[in-house]
Amino acid sequence: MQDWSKRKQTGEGDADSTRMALIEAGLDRFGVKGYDAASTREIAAAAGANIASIAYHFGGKEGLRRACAEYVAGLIGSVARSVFGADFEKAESAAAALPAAEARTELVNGMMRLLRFLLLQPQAKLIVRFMLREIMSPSIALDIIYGGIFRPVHRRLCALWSAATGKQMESEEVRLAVFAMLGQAVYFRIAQEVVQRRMDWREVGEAEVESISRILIANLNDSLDRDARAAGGERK
Amino acid sequence: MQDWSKRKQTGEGDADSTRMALIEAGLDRFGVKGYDAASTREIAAAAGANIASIAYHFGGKEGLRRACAEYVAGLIGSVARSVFGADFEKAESAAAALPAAEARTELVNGMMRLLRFLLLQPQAKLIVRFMLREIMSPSIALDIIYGGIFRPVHRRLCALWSAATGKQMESEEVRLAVFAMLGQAVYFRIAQEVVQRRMDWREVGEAEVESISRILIANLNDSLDRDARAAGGERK
DNA sequence: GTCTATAAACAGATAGAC
DNA sequence: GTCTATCTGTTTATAGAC
Repeated sequence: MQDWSKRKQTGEGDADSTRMALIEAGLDRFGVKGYDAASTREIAAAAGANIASIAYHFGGKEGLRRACAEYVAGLIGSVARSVFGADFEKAESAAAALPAAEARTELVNGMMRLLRFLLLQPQAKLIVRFMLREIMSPSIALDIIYGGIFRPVHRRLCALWSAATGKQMESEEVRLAVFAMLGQAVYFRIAQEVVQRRMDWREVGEAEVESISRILIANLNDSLDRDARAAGGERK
Repeated sequence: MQDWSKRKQTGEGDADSTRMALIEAGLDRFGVKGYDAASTREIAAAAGANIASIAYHFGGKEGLRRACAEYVAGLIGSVARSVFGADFEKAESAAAALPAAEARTELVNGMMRLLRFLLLQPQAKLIVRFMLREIMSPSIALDIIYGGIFRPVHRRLCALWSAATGKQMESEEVRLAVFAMLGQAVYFRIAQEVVQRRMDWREVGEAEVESISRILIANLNDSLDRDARAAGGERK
């Protein structure tokens, strides 16, 4: 089992490092085995801490779960900021006013950054696993992440899509097209095990991401072209 | 908790119905809570059976897990047959010999049937949840399903893609394009909770599937057009 | 084939020494 | 703040009655 303690084995009295080690170990074990199945003994051992420290720092197992959820929510927020821009929450109107070519470039770049993050960053595995568990058995953490991060990001992408194609911003068609675009990227992370087997890839590195990226960007550009033609036709 | 017994409460001596009730209850509880977290007491209660019956019929909890995996594998197989044709295992060479227009029609129809199954059939929820758990913490069940069903289906789709576009059948590009196509459909099932919130859909019924289908089919046709143009250019 | 009773291992929580 | 020791409840597995 992985060691999340990241510190000397000689009894360290640092409260914050123990807290953090417990959260990271909890995130790992909860993610792999699920909340009920992961034992506090197992988590404490992975963190290099004592069993009683969970009760001391978080009040109990349930408190550690909440702390883990808050940590991931923060992580997802900072990732969204680095992938879709530092101000994605408020950039909707600005995005809608962009020239078509610039909006398209932003969409393509965002897509590439998202794919790179999903497939190359180790954190992504943690986040995706956490999100899948939340989707399979939803808790309040999902509400927080949806309203606070997913919805504003999706709205901004719709604004960009609208600016790039001339289609109406919040139309059903645009919202679904953005989902289809995101779905392709996310799927390659979720189904990575299966993709690797089928592609005979030993690992997914720069070269493999480049291959996937080429297809997804081409698909994105085709979709945008089609919608731009359709919107142009509507105007005539 | 749901009752999977489907039989009278008066002590029934039917071994097969007990077996089946235990498998269905196990599938449900393993799917919702995970293997370790679901207790045999809970499963036996949901099946309307005694705790000891799990040891008797399956040799223990692990045996029940294997029986559930085999049941789902069979279920996925029969679904794949109804969606992608009764003989998908052996139809690869036949698919490769189809005229381009017919191959394209088969791809489009398969995609629509897959989407309809994923979003409209209640079984799909069970299957997808089971597959996600297997992908998050893989067991031998994943090997069985990959080799027995997923790989042959994917190969047949690649053969159809090749016939529809003129691209080389087992090229990296074709295999990835097929993954991207499947990913869009599967994603709408996995992220259904999130999609419903964003679309303000109370449920996903015929009308909603039709909306999604329209986008995905258009994306598929665009991808095929692009690859057909590129393959035509290569030949000159 | 189904049931009750029970064994042996494990869980989370906590009191108290340091 | 960290540790050991222990309490209480729950887990899976199984022996044996019917």
